[in-house]
Amino acid sequence: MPKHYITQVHDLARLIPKGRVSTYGALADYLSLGSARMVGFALKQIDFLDESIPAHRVVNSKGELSGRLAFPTPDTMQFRLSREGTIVEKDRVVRFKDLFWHPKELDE
DNA sequence: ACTATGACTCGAG
DNA sequence: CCTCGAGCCATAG
Repeated sequence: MPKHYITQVHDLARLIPKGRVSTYGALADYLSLGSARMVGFALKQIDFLDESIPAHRVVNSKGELSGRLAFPTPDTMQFRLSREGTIVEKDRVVRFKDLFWHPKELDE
């Protein structure tokens, strides 16, 4: 099992603040390695039972929960988000633009 | 070394 | 709102 890229994505994902969401592209952008597709690929490797990695806070560029089908049940992602106060409607994060978080904020 | 495969993205029509 | 095409690049086989 390879590690470098996948662990980098996982470690970065852990930094997404509770109540905020980020995107595949933003994480890939910050790592300046791989691509948005790779971020999705890396997140998919997460053990379903491992909730220490907030993979549910990663959505696509439109704020849609495109990764929801990779969770234990199709509504797990939305459940975890709503549980921390992030509202989701029609598989989309409400007020996505306001909740969007880019890892570059770490450097500011 | 080569091909296929994505939890993607962006721009054009 | 939608579809299409091109670019993306680590991994798996």
